[in-house]
Amino acid sequence: MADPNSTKAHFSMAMPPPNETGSLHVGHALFLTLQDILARHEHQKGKDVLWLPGTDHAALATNAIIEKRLTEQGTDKHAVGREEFIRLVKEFVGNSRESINSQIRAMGASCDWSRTRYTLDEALNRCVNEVFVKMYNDGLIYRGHRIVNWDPKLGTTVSDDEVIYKEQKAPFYTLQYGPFKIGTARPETKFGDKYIVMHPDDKRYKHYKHGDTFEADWINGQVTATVIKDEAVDPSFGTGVMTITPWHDRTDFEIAERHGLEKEQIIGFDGRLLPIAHEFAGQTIEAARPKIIAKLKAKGLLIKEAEYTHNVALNDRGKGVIEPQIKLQWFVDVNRPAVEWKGQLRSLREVMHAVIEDGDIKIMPKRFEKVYYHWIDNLRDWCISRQIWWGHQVPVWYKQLQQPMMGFDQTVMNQMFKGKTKTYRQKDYGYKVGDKILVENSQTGVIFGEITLKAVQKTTVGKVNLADKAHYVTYKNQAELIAALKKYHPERKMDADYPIWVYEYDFEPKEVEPEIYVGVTPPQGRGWEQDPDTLDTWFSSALWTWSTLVDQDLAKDYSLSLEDLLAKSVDYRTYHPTDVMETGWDILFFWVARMILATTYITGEVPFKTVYLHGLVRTEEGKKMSKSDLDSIVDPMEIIPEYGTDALRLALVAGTTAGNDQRVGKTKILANRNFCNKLWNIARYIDDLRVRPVDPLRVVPLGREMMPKSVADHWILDKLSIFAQRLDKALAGFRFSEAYELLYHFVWDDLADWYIEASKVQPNPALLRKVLEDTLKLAHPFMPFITETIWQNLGKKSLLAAELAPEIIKADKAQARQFEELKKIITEARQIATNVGVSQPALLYTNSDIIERGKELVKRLGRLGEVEKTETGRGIRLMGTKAAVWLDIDHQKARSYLNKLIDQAKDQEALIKTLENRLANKAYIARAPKKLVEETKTQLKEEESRLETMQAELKTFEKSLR
RNA sequence: GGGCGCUUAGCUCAGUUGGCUAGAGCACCGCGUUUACACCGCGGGUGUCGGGGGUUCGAGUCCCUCAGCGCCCACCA
Repeated sequence: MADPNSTKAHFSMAMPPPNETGSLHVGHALFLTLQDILARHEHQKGKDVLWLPGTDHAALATNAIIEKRLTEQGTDKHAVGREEFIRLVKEFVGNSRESINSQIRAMGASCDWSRTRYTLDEALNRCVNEVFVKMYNDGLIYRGHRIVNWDPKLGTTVSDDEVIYKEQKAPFYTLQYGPFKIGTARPETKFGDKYIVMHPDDKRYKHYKHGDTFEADWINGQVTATVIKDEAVDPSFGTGVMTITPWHDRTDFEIAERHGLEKEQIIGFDGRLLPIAHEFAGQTIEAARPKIIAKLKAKGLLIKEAEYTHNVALNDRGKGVIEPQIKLQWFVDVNRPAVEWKGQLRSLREVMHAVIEDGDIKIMPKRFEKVYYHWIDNLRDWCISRQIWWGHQVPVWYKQLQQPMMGFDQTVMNQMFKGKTKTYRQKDYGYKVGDKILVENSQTGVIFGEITLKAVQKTTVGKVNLADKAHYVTYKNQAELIAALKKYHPERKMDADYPIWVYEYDFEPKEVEPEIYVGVTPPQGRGWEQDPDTLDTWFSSALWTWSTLVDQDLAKDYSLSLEDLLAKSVDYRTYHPTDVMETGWDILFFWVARMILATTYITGEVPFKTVYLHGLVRTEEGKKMSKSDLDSIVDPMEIIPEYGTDALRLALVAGTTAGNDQRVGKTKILANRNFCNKLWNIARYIDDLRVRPVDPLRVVPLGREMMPKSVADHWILDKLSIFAQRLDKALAGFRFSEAYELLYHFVWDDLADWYIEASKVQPNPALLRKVLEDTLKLAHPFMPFITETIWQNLGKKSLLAAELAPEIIKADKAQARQFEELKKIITEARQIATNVGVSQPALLYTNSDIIERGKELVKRLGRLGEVEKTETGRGIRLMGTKAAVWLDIDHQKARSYLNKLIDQAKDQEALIKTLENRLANKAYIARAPKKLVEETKTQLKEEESRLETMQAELKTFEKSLR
């Protein structure tokens, strides 16, 4: 558990919060492993470590599940009401947070569970509100009509980053529009088109002037079209002219804004065509499109039909087709210079850019800095309001000065009120002639006009004017009217007693803004209604590094300002900015960038100093793991019982490099299970020495005595200390894979294959044990379970997890080098024996103290018959050592070895040639570092002497074969 | 359309600011049960470091260019 009062240096890291309803997948397993390694390693370095865990409320996903359930039950969220809806969500979420947390524990995550946070915690919610209010007051959050990405399927807006594009083949139609030919893939948006746009420099259309008008026969009759010249049009595409649909296309919207053109809604928020589409009104796009085309064809307006591929915009979550719409929403202004940063007033964009540019935050790998800049350069205002109910509700309240009495769709009204006096059928609101009634946009709640009633009467027979003169529905009774209305408004619920009242009125457009209150807590007084929308999940996630460090109890005191609250929160003061943010590159924009945005703005400091981005875990075949292909998934919860958590952790660390995807499958996990087993057996062997000494006569008593004695002892200590240093360096540079390899090779090659084998000749159990303990400590961050178990089996009373980095006994380098020499001799002896096919040959040497002292070692590890000192050599000369050493093998028996020797000599000659050339190069002598040149010279001498030995040996060999 | 990567052994990939004869794991082959481990030991590598050009004393590493593959962003009516 982290201790902010500790005098130790502090290290802090926020865990990316998994969705509370999710279950642990291999991606979680990866980040938990990497972060856990960092946390444990930093702890071992003697730091006070805070690794803060938490879960996310997963707004959109959870909300969608409940909405789907309601739909299946034949109802919807508006019918059940907000309170009941939230209750249903909570019931569904249940204790799933417990479940994900226990899975995080199963991965061995050493996070601080006493500080677990949840994005909807009261304190966190307060932070969200505080940030919203501050940004609103600074003009960084505004409400406005902007074109947004609307998902009719989920009934909400989504941010630009949540939109994905999928390539699709679609028919592309060329239509006749007055004198022009225009292309479109979306004929269903064309009903309201009354502008034709072309590039000002397009010579083909130079005789048309901006503002010219002409009559065109269009889908539903004559329209008056206006010529607009705008540079957004690409003259080389198609005919170089296009009509525009500003309500449903961003580019068109921008053109319309530039020239002050009218914008009309064609498609409703339910994804169905509006009355402007006449007979197609109420139909879905898919249903209407072929019929529209048929109508165009019948009118002779369809010129050509071709197929082309284009990108269709989808909501990343739920995969609903995105329909751009103009909607009154809340936005974060990223361009307004309202952020005080390093003594300058800058925009959010500029600050986000600056913190990376100035090096306040380091992104690993570095190349993602470019990706990040590129994203910032293209960044538009961030739409933060969502039409879902599960999440942080927008902390804004409205009060109408006069309560609106009628709800209409603004577009419908605009279409209907061509003249001023109209009739309309509605419910009986009890209005009387002369009443003035405010009219609000039923989607946005904004009042846009006022009507004065001239006549009110109840009717049973008449005609319903549906949006335009062409569409009257005659009815004789209530039932017929309802049937007619339903056809055009299938979304409306109309029961049998739907009243039929006819109002005649004057319409007066009138903008009446409601009184607005933006605050952390609800306003006092009556008549206030909170904005029904919730905030984008990423808005709250953006505060994660510091909102989790706010004192939970102090946060209940609303008399404190946010500044005071932060100042008084000990954890925040101690652990913020956090040191490392470790997460996937796929949420660099969603999350990392937004944490930078919100945190620099609110706290004046960066949220973290280093961002380490890991890649995607792919299948062994390199494919994305997908829920639709269950076999492709590596499920941690299946792997852990079968292979162990440590094996999974190691498999995930092996080969993971910053920013790169990696492949993980059974073979990799198996290999690492074997590694765990290896360490286990090493420990078992060493521990067994306590009770069953290798050689009772030469046993060194266990205890205080653990000094290095043999050359092997010095060698392993030297290796251990080099390993520890490199490990530290690798982890400091976030080179996880390299750290893993260092561990793997030290344990398997150095410790198991050499030192333990050597110790069978000259055992030093006390040192063996010390080396084992040090190794366990160094291995612990990677494989906490098995190392802890071994540690406990060794009879330790304390936890290995609580131990600091080992203090490694200093080795005598000279003695370590002697062992290295013996190792070379042993290896070469083995190679020759295997190559020649002779088992247990004798080894002869003329004069070597090293071999003299290491006789037994060489004999055993080299699998030799005898190791003898002789006057003159005999048999095959070893080349890898300066000492004069032979394997006593008859040349006749070793014929096959001659070729190998010849090859070796050739390689040696080539090497010498390379070195000679290098030294013959005057520029090399002059410009390369002196040290390097000296090294080359020394090496050349050595290599030359070795070649001499080789050639001599070769001669002898050939001679004896003759 | 704009941008970012990747291309190194049969497969998967390391290779930190250019510097010793380019490495590892897996797979594969041969030998082997020596009292930790067959989930083991020992031995086994002739790679045009994608092609071409350049900078440099020196390039897998830096620059240019071409090719193939992958990803991100924008989006064309």
